[in-house]
Amino acid sequence: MAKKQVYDHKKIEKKWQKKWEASKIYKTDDKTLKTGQKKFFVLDMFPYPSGEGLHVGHPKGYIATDIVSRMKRMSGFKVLHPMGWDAFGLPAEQFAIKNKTNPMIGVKKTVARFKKQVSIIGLDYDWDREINTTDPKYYKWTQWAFLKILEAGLAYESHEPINWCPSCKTGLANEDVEDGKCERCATPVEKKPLRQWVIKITKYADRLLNDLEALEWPEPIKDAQRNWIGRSEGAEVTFKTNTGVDVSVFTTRVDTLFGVTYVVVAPESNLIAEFGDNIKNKKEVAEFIKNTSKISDIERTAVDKPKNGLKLDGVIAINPANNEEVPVFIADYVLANYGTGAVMAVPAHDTRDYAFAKKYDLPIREVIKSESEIAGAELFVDDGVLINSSKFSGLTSGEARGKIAKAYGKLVTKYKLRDWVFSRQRYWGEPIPVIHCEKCGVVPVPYKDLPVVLPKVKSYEPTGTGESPLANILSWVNVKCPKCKGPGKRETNTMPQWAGSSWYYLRYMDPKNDKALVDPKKEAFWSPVDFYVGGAEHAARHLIYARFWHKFLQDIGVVKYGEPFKKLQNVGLIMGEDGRKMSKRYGNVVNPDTIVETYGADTLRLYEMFMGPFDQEITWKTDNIIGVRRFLEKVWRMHERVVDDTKKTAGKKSVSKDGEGVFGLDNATDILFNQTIKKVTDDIGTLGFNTAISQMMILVNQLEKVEAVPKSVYLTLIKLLAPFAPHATEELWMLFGQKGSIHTSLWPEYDSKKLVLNTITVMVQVNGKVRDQFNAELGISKEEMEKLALESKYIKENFADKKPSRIIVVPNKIVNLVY
RNA sequence: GCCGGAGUGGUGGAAUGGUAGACACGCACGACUCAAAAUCGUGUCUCGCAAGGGGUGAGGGUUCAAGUCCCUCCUCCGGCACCA
Repeated sequence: MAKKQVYDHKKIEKKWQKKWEASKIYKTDDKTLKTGQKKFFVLDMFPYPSGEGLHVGHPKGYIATDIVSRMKRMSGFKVLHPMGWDAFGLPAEQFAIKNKTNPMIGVKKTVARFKKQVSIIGLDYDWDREINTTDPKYYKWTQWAFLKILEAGLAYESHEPINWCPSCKTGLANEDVEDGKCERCATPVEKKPLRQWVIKITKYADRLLNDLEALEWPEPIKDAQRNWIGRSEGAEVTFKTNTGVDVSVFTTRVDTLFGVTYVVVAPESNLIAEFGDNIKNKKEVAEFIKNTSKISDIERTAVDKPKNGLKLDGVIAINPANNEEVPVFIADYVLANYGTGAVMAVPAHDTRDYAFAKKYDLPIREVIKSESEIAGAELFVDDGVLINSSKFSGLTSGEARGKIAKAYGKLVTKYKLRDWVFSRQRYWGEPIPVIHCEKCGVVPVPYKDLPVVLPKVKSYEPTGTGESPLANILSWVNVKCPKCKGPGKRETNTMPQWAGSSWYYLRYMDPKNDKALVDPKKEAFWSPVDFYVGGAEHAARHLIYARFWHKFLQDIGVVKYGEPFKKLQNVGLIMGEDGRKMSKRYGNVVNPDTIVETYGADTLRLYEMFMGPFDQEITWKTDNIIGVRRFLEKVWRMHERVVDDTKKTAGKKSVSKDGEGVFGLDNATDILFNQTIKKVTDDIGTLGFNTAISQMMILVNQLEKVEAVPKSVYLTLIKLLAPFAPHATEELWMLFGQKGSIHTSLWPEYDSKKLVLNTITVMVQVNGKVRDQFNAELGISKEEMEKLALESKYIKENFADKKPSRIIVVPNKIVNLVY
């Protein structure tokens, strides 16, 4: 029996954190990577180390991956569980502007602080693999990948108007705009024509969509991505015009082609210029276009906004289906950057066209009839049967779509996904490694000259002119063209924050490699990430960009698999006690340091996992922490009642014995013990941490009733608990003189013959309601169960003279008598 | 508007279609104590003294049996949104 020891979390936790660090027990050794060896790559979405520090919500995901990683390690897997920093981006830049210091310094400070806060929680990261996206040795490979993308013809310069945040003074990708506002600062986004680098992510739309199928991701995330990619099947139909310029329209309802009463083009469309002098009311048209461009996207896309338009006098389009002449409008409800930027309007069968037609008093022609014959309404948007459609009349919408498309146009697929606007007019990002030469045009920086290091500047302020602050450092900007050696200028735009995070998981496999992005052997061993944990807010950005980047790397042979993250799990947010998001602004922030100080890291870890389902948003309640702390103390104190059952010594007896002179658990407790091993093992696999912990609580409560706890049982219990509470269990492990660390010991196995009690309780139901019960031996026959049910007290007293019309017997569980 | 997800005690939450409320917080009472804290024990969905009845957002349905499956709603949360 071990000596009495007091549970002093402060002493224990500091002590073991130091020891683990010194002995590097969590280091992932990759000197021997054998194919076929069991591996597990568990990854957290790496954080942006902000100056604000952590609140208790941040480590929730890290604790979960830590538990999984520890359990996998104990189960004989080679585990990779790394951490790093996604440190480019606005907050560090703003810090730099305010303090007039290089952002690198601010980043160093915040990383150090962040790391300290994380380390007191006792996470098992292999810090030898720490990465930082702002390290030139790292972004060398971000730039390398960009050059490969450029080489493959997937990056291009564009002058199309893009989303511009007037406050951040930079262009934004479509993904960075929320509700027409800048995702960072909530300033309404404007459209601004600006030279920018764009990546053809749309070329991968199909693969990004189809490959979702095989991923073990939460369905809502997959749906969000499907939604974002927005594949839609339709037809393209060309309307000839009297101007000689053709107008192509995209429609998903080509079955309504005979109902077209006008055509609409987007105000930004090039078609307007192409029509030229054919437009008789040019002045008004120019005016209209000017007014439309002035209003922001939020106003323009507001729900129920009245649709504004203007007829292009002098332009007539011809419906290829019936050669009818229809007027052409420009209107703000048609978007230039979707489909063809022009639509055929069928007011009888489209809500928007209907509203527009009503407003401008345009004809409405019915060509689809409801199959269920309720009709009568002027507007009918569902599929039905064609009428007034010449030889196609009588067909259903579905039949007609293929036939009409074939006759007058072609079937096409369109996506909502836009190409990725990849340049930012800011300082703190990876320089885009190209040189502009008057003679040779865009020339990539030779691979041997990578990385293009971000130079130091005096002012980090964005210029607002559409140029990055880098443009002012002439000594950096002016270089020789690598091709013709003539005068050239460096690209001064930088990459978006999403660049560095699009491939970082690969770097963890081989963090110090200077010769390649990743060693193919290491990549082959570790890929894909087995388990990825992070916030759901990345559904339509990071997770799309990373999948795209990965697929590109696959295409050029850098990686083997087509998808980076096999299994994904979202962390549910921890809300403040007032039910709002934890934020300094609301004064509801709980700091993990103070919780660790008062209750200990093990308690914090247990609490965050016990709060509720892992992926669910949940409210923090400091008052509730005491429950898991009590549990931990019970486990701790239990060590005083442990008897060595490994030797047959006399001493304290357990309440019941399994055999002569051998201390053991009574049958019921033994079964509970085996059930617990199974449940904890299974639940960690499915992230059911809350139920895993409650199962251990049930076992501990039961063992409280036992006079003496066998040592083998106790050691198993603390092994099960070790991933959750690594410090206390390590101390107890040592207290019992066990060799090595508990965290490198073998994960317990259960005895599958000891999962069910021999004695069962059978419920007697009448018409599905529980009325009585009886005990029986496990494996009792159906006939016997039926007989015992009919003999039960309740049935005898209430249904003695009646015969049930039906009897349902669920083996070992229930007899339901139907009267 | 479209696409997802969720509604269970005072609270956080458990429940392969098969005993609803495990586990935990809180609360009440009791034990220990001069006393308090800590700890332990008992109770705690609801109506009822009890026997018994009712009960998982609302209403229908399927089933021997529904928190769980289906339909129609309501509320909340997340994503997308004049996407043709």
